[in-house]
Amino acid sequence: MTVDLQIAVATPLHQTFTYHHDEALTPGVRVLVPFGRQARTLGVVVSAAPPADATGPRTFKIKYINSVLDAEPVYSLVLMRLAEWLSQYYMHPVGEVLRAMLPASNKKSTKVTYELTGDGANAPEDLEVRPVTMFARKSTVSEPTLKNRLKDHGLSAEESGRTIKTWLRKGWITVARERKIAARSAVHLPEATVTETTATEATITETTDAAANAGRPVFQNLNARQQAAFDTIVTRGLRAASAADRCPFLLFGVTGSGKTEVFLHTIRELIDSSADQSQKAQSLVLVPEISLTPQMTRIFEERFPGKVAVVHSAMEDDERWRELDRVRRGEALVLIGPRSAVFGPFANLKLIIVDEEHDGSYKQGSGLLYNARDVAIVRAGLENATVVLGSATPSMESWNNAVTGKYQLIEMPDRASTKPLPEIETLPARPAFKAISFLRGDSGSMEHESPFADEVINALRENLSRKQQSIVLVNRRGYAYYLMSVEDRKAAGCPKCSISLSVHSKKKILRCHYCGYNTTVQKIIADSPDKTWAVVGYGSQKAEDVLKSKIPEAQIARLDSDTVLDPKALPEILGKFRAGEIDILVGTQILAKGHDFPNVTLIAILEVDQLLGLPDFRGGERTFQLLVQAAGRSGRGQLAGKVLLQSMRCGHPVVQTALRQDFKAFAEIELEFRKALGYPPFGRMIQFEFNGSDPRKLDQWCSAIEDSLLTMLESNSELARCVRVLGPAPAPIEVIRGRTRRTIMIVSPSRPACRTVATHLQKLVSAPPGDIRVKIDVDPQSTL
DNA sequence: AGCACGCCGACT
DNA sequence: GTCGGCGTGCTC
Repeated sequence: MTVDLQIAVATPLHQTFTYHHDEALTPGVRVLVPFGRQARTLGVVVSAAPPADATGPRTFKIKYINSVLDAEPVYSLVLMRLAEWLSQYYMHPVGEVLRAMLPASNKKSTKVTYELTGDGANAPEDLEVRPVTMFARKSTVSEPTLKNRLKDHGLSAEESGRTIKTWLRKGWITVARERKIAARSAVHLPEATVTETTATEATITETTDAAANAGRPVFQNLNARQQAAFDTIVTRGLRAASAADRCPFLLFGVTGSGKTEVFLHTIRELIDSSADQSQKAQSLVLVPEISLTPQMTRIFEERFPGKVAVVHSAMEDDERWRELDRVRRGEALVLIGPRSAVFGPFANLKLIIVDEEHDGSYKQGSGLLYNARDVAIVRAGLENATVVLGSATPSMESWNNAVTGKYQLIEMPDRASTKPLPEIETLPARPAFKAISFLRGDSGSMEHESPFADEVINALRENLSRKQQSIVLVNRRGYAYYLMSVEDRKAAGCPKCSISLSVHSKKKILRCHYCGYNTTVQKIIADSPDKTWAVVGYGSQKAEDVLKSKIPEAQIARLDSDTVLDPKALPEILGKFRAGEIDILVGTQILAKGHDFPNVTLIAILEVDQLLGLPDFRGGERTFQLLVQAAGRSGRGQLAGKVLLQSMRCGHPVVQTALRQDFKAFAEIELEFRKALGYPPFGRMIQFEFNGSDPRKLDQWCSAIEDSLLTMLESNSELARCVRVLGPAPAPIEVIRGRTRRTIMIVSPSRPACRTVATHLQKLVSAPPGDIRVKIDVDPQSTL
């Protein structure tokens, strides 16, 4: 018997493919198929093929499936339906959607690394380029890095290739190819079944450990507000008579109101009341950037020993698969993870909690641009599960849904303890623009003036003398510092991206944050002998240095995206801070999120003006969130907290409402503004980005696209009336990695109208010429 | 996206 | 000669 199947393959093409096989397969089963020039590539069974198209003879030959990878589908029926929804809604090819839903793993790639040999290290010194210098003290280097370094030494791409070959031949370097085959995850699955015994053993030891240490896990009693919230979620969510009676909950509780405890009780209730004890109900807890909030997972593990699976971004694939397999087998009843956990392989999912639902990290930034919070809502619908969105500063989207009754609002307006919220005090800031040291030749100190108001320094000193801890928040965006030439007032920029290079002062290195391009201050100076360069702006690094000189008696540490690059640094610094070994912690926004430091009583926020001033409709929302979340970090223990805000816009309504911690007042103003300008949640937005290496060809094509789009709109006056088409316009960062970017934004108060135009545009751009690529962002996070 | 085919310019 | 870079086109 031969059957035809529809197979989704990870390709940018918006279609599935027909294959022969000798037996029917369940949707969600992965297979290896010959595809184009590829002998075997990963595919997923989507359905039995529809009857042959009557529109004409087939132009292609149907091939046979190579092999079947799974006995049981890896994608449940719900996940397959979710994939279909994702593909439609986010206008992304199904094959790629399905790939994005599993942990990395099945990406096919060969990683090539070179290793320096002893002979290579001693290679003759009169060479144009010596192997040793290219390896920069390390013994191995990846192929792209090596080629880049050779390029930086003035070799063409071709010469680089040849050089590497010559070195190989002379035995100066050796090659290692690490193959990641397509079926990596397939190989893993049977293994998972084998490891099952070990997993169970681990569970047993964990349980006995917990039993020996603390006896039964302790659940705090709920206060009246928490109890009311819990009751509502249970009666109108978990025990709702039908899916129609169940709507998402928005749990709006101020910082410290004890939302987590409500979540914990709800999960316990769900587990205890599971009708079928053999297949207990499972819960999903989505958290932003989990590696940053280890205490959150610890609490869950304590309360549900052996029943919690955790995934996070710093994990190895194997580890991630192992955790997900525990969920798949029903052994783990709770999965905690960042956005990708929304695709977890649950057998019986009954509850989804989205903690800090407003958090920007729920939106995926590349590839399939989904928002896990929105996917959670859809998945809950498909699973017939309850969703609870929790936040102290809800997103305007969710808040509006609550206001209009689409979501059920649950409020927890009081802190669980009787402590008042910290007071926020504002200080007028001095103008931030302070060009500082001038560099000539290779000398040049990098002195800066203090970015701190005296009051801030004094408050920090005072707090130190009381032996209490402080946090200093520096808004990184716009504050990385850079080199500016005095003569033409232009910043030293990245050769491949239209953006200035940031200076990292310790080593006088300049780096592009978009493509990773590196150079040194010395090189820039040497390459432009006629110019005088000044270092402008300040960053968290400088703030740290200044603080160290002003308050030498304090232990000061810094935490920002640079430090966080090292996965070990974060827990270490946070641990030291919690242990009281650090007095003042300087850092970026990550410090404002979710941490619990009982001895922190002072938060100084350097400036929010940059964030507020961005040409981005979410600027106000982000600022308000930052201020309120930051304030929530202060005074969590026995001591009262205080927040100092240094800003040039103390009178701004966003700052004012944040000072009073008055979310509702803020939301009212903000929603009015959004409505007036047609921004979300009132306007739907879909953004198209086109990028290509040749700006002229790109522009030509863009205007052709624009013309056909406008023609289409002219012929449909109803659409034209309610849909705005903005662009084509240069993207805010016009060039990245040598590719010029243009955007077209489609905005409309009507979602269907927006989609109609977007779908039309998508068809128009389905076959771009040359190397032009198209990216579609549905519900973009910002207009930036 | 991958991947092969095919064309073009420097080294054994 | 031929190897490697790199543009082009196709995928059931």
